[in-house]
Amino acid sequence: MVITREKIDKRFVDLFESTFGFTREEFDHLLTYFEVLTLKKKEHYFRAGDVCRQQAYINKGCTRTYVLDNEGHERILFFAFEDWWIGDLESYYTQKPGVNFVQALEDCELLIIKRDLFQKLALENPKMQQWYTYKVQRAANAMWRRLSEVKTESPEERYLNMLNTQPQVIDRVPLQHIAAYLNIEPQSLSRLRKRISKKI
Amino acid sequence: MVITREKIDKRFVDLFESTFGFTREEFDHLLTYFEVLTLKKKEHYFRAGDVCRQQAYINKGCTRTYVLDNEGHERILFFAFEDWWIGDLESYYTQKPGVNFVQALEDCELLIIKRDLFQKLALENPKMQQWYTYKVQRAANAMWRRLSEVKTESPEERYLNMLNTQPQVIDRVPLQHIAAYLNIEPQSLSRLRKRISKKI
DNA sequence: CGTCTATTTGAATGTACTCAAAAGCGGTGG
DNA sequence: CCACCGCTTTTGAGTACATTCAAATAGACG
Repeated sequence: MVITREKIDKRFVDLFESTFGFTREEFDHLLTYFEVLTLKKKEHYFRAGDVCRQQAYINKGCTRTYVLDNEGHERILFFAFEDWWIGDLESYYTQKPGVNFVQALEDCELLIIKRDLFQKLALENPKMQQWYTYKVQRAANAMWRRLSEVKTESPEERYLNMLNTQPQVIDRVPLQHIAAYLNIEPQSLSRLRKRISKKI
Repeated sequence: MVITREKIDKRFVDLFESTFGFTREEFDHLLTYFEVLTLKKKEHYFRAGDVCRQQAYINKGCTRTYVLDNEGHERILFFAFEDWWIGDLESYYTQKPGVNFVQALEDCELLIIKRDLFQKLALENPKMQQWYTYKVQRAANAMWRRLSEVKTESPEERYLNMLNTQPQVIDRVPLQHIAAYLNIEPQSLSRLRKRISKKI
């Protein structure tokens, strides 16, 4: 499937053209290296044990990234929506098996670029390398903030913050997964919601 | 104070020379741009609200990086020892005020390089830029793993893992700070230790 | 040696968990 | 279009475990 400028999220175009100064020609050329990957709801994009060999941009849909604890419970690290990049960052860098799972929560359309292709392009165009550093830096910042949140806020506080800052999570993600994200049982989240609705 | 090759942690030299292919001359030249900063025990290297304008390598000593929760409790994100880099990564990148505190737990000797100086060097020598990407990538990986740990392991499991993988934490860090790292009260960690010692 | 802080121990409390079951909802096939 | 099935969410009751408050002991530092 051919990817055209019109079919993709405007933010994707802007990131390359406005933020990293790709010319229109450079960007259109870059686009030819991307492929479209569609996922059905509940399908996995990545599983622990896989080696991550590509970068993936969510053009449409949403996913959850989770790990398993010792009892086999799924613990969700984050949800990703349109204009996010997903995958296993460490596995991509080291080319060793990853530890995360990434699963579609809705039907998804991803734009992917293979690692070896990307590395070739990065040699030709230093803007690609800058863009990668930027992406890693952003991921590091996001993980850092997430860790701070988990350590400083109660599940209730984190839920209320989510209501304000990421309402799409509440709209698009089922309760059980939000509970796994907050590290509480679904029953507890149900009671928490009831408590909150009474206050309003 | 002049920094000589002999005075610094061997791992520092190896990272630049073996991993990033600096020649002896390149490395010795780079060294002239670093400064030594010493911290007394309990002194802060960085405070929330500061802008991070330099990178710092721990040549000797250890630190804790923490944030404050809504009640003003100090929540420790991680401890850092010899051969770690400390600071506020996001603030360094964005040059906006940071949210972390970094405090010396022992008398420390840090090797620091100013941000503007580093950026000038990175333009001259692409290996510097590679090294920065590597450092950010490592930080992202570390944060990701830390987040996974916090989400999948109980305080007791995390304590036992620490015994195996980072015994220096138990040796060098007082109980109250380990408790703040595990997100439990000092009393609970004291009881936890008692429980564990009975099992052995 | 004395003071201040860190750690340990005890008892009571509260909150989220577990187990269990009912109600609600969505999707599928007749 | 409706009925059924499976999965999700809600509700209830009892339990376990970390927390809180309080006090004693131990340890560090001048």
